[in-house]
Amino acid sequence: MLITSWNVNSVRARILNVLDYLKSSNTDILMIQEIKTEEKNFPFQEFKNVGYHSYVFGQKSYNGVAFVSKKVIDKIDKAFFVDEKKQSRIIVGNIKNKSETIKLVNIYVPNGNPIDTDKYKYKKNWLNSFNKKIKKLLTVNKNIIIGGDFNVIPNEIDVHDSKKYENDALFKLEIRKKFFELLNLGFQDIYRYFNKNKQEYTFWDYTSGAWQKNNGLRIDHFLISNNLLDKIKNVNIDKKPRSKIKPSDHTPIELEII
DNA sequence: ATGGCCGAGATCCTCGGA
Repeated sequence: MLITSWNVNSVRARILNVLDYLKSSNTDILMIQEIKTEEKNFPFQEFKNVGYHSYVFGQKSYNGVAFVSKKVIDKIDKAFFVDEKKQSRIIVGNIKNKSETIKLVNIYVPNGNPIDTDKYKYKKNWLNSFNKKIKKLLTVNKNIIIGGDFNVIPNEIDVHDSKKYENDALFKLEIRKKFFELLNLGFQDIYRYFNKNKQEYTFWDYTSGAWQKNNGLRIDHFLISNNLLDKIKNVNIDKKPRSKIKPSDHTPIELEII
């Protein structure tokens, strides 16, 4: 089974690229972020036409997350915890893999810039609430996959120029600590688990020729609960979608489960 | 040495993203 996470930066502006990706990857479950639309304007039909169900937690203009899936996803939860700003940033559901049930968590963590503002506090609070809730979930469910746009650069290796990002909300030590805290609950950053020294990115800014210069960031992640580790066959960052016409600024990360 | 983009939604600009 193939599961993909991708921040598409507007599902309506990106519909052709997303359909292209579904066709070429044949992924089973696509977790998307920043759909930038309300549920009523989501392209359900376009996905249905190619064999995918959609489960949508939308918002007008900003944010929004969804599952686009060949398989049925049960127990959809759009209120995993209380978001102080009532933004649509997390959707959770259950999938079956053989006889096992896996809790799938699709997140779009707040950006948090600039750091001297309320936006930064919101990011910290959001991560605190999220970690607390995951800790609780782990006591009743050992099979958890968290995927999405974390807006966290875990380490120096995950950014083209770490010096530039010292005071950025994506790389502030205080924020990275929240990410490590989450890992310490019993997860692996599965890309890094399989690739100890590899330097790959999932995001390249639209400005400054960042893509051409490979000035990227690794901020889209899959976290796998330790109980599921031996089921993960592979993880891959697919750079092709970032090279296409009218791309998202992020590219998909793919997870292969046996 | 600096800054260069893009999408949504409402106007001909602002906000938000990272």
